[in-house]
Amino acid sequence: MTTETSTPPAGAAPERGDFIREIVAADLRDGKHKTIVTRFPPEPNGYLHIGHVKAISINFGIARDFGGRCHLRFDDTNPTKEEQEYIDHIQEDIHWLGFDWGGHLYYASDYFEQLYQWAVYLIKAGKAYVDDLTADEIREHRGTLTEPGRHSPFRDRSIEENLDLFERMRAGEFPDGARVLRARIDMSSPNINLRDPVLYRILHADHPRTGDAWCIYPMYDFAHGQSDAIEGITHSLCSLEFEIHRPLYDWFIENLPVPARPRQIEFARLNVTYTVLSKRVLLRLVNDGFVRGWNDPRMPTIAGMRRRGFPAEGLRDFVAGVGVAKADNVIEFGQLEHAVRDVLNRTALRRFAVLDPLKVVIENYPEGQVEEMEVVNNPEDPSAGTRKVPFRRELWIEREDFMEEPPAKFFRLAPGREVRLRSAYFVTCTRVVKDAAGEVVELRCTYDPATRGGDSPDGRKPKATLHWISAAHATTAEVRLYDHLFTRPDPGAGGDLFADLNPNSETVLPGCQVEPTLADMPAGETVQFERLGYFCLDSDSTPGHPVFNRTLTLKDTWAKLQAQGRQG
RNA sequence: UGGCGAGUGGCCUAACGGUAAGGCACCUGACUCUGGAUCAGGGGAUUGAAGGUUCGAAUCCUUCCUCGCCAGCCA
Repeated sequence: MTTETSTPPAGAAPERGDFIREIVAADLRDGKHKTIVTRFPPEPNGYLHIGHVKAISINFGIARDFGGRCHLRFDDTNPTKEEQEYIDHIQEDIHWLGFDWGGHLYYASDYFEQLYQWAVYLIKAGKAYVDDLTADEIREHRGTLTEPGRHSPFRDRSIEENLDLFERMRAGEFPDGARVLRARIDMSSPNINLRDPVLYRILHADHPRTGDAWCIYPMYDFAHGQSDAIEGITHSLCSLEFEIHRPLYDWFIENLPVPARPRQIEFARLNVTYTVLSKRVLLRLVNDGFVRGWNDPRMPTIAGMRRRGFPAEGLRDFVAGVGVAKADNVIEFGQLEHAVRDVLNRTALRRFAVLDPLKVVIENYPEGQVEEMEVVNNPEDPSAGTRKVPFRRELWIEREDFMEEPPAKFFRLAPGREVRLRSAYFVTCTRVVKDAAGEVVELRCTYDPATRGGDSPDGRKPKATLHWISAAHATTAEVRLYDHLFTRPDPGAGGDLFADLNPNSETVLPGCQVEPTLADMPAGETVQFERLGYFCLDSDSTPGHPVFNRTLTLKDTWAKLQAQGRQG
């Protein structure tokens, strides 16, 4: 091989990246591979979550950066847990995230016949045997972490008998659990994975891809490495828990006539505070109705975060920002929020919406008059232009933007105080109207006609600017506020994970007042409700009943001050 | 107690024997028609511990400590 052919393609990533990229770069530089091939291998037994976003970004990202390719391969070796629905949604989620496998879509089940032949190959070599022990007996024979295992009484069957039995397993002669095929390696290995691991089990179950063609299925350990070899995967990048399995994968590769030798490199999986990333748990949250589905906006799934309004770019930025290493880690949720806000601040259109409306009547504003105020769509992006927002005598403002007896650092509206209504006028509160219960129901204000547009000729600068909406022009909407699904940063650490579920993870506000155009907002777009946060239209919306999800709040200095005040 | 892996400010990550860097978070200040954004500045690490090698160690060696993973016919 010449130096030229071993040189990474133009645009290849710098060699000083994370430790995996350094290995890949070195392999390319040394000519070990001309091009690299990675793979993302999900089991279709649930939806993809933020942890998978990291795995996807690593596998697809490295392939892209080094001019190689990344396969999507479903590891569908357990038909009792896998479903077509998951296969479909996983593909949709990866595409939405912004990655593509370019036609390289595979299934471990594509290789079932080859895998079977390789199992026969091992039997013929005296390296695999059919075991009649029950699952419990196999467990007993396996030994413990500190004691070696014992040989199964069936370990020394003849090759002929093993061949016959394995064939009859495939033919469906035996019920589930009656027999398994095991590798014949070392029952006293300190690595338990090498103590004659099960290769095949009998499962009379319909497979989403192969239907009833098979009633024996390979274990993941027997399928994964060989599938990589078949596809010519050069770098098999996976999480740390498979590190201990690597000697077994290597054993298969060495003892089977496979066409290639993939190299497995492990990295630490992602953990996020206040979040659980266990498909088992997520499945239970869905099945037991703790959430409304895999795409519930509170779920850490790609589908959930998408519905919540997190942009794909924010998710990609987030995992890029946390890096790739081998040390266990727990990323603060705030880091995810930062990545999402960073994207949204640049891209989200600004809109007015009032979550908890308080009526304001501007007494000196002409009854029946309407003015179209010009409002900037995104101060971070002039090309987003402006829009017209109608202004009238009766408005809604946010209830929490008014205090009858304001504390020292409260800058917003109060009796006798002047504030700016964004892009409109300065108004001063002249009177507070209360109901019989003493509840504030309306504010009477005056406005200064000279401040049209939001600036005063005399240079007055109110300390606060409020968002507002014309009562006559507003559309009523439901807004759903979200908080962490779990109340503690380390859910389950107290012993009972489900006791840590946050009963207030969702708050529904039925009577919000929003700009009318928001009801026709395109799906998948997230906007900023000025001063409140980022929001997107939810799929639960119906004509005449728009529903918004709060994606995230804006950073809120005032809320922080209030929280500190409460504590001390 | 067996094997494998990992320990760097509150949370991540970098440093490839040459004197601890960056992001998030936090705290100031400036600016601001979003208490947002932006800008400027700041505090905070005897690199798990103890020895050793070296002119020099987060990096190399030794011992110890702590944490994670492995005893599915799950992946």
